[in-house]
Amino acid sequence: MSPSEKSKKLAPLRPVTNDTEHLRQFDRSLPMSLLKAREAVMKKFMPALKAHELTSQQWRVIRALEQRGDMEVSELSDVCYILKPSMSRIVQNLQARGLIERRGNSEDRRRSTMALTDSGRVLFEKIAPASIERYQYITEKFGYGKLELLYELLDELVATLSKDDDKQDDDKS
Amino acid sequence: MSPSEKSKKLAPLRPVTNDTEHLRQFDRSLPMSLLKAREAVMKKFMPALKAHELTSQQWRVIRALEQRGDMEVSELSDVCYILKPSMSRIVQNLQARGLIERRGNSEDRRRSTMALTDSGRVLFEKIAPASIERYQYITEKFGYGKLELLYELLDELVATLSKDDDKQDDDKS
DNA sequence: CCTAATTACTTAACCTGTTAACTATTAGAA
DNA sequence: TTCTAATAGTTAACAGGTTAAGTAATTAGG
Repeated sequence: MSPSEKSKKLAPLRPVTNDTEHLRQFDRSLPMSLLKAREAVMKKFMPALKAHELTSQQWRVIRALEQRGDMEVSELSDVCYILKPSMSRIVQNLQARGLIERRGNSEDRRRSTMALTDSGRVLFEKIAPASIERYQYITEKFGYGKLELLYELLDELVATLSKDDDKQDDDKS
Repeated sequence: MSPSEKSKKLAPLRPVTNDTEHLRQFDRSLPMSLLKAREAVMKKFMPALKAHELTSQQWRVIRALEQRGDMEVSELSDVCYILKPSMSRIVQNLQARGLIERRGNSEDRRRSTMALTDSGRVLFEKIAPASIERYQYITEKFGYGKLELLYELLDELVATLSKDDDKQDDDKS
């Protein structure tokens, strides 16, 4: 599935000249490592989702509506960490499948609130146990302490880097 | 840019019934945390790449060819951790832009080796300094020790989870 | 030698990420 | 009040992730 699965002999690093010596650190790529980890984790959840023709993002939306209750599209977008254009497509898809429904807001006709349908709730109940089980499995195999540490480091990394996004934004304005 | 940027008040968790009490842990999603971290990191590299109309994946390919030398598509796919169908599109794009070139293999005509062109090498030299600088910046801001720890945890997580992929595969066969 | 399986790679179809532009509606200022 | 700016959401266009199917060349078995 993933490219590294049938990983064979990789090309050796070329002998580096003085010129490119400082580039060796390139070999470790943080985005790539994060991506690999994400894929490895998602692979554990995928079977349960694929069995019901759901993507992980669609599942995230259903889960969010189940747990937090009805939400507007923008709110869903924030909560699920999915950009609005993507969310727009996702809710259309889920709505077409009868898993969620849209309720217009008479106060502000730009807004519309999404809600799980009964059928969506049934699907949630069908998938949730396997999802919980998979999560517990990962926690056990990897270790609770390490998992917490990982979460902390990731949060901290995001905090560190987005803090100076703000700084940049301030500079710009 | 990212949905959480203009993060306002999020919907509070609904009061949980006895039934769904065990679902609270859902609120922390490992894939989502990994994605957020990845996006935060990539945002740091994007400006330099976007200035030259490169995506991070395209840059990864160029970097790989510069550092490891000419490679076949499958090898590139492994090294860059990009699936072959994606790689197929990427090399076509880079080739069309004259940044890499394709050399047929006379021994085995299914294979073709990709190589950086002079123009590709020039582009690499133009972008690399900013990329290195960004990486060093992240290392400093986040802390070298924590960064190493993060890499270790990610590698370990992948190892833990893919180890039992194999087990599953064995069971299946 | 000839057919069947494998291998390297491409194409296709679908979904999401990302940026920009666009519509409709509401809020604000002159 | 009317004209402008902001807001909620959608659409469009392009790139990559993912799975499946397809093509061409090579290897292996009979």
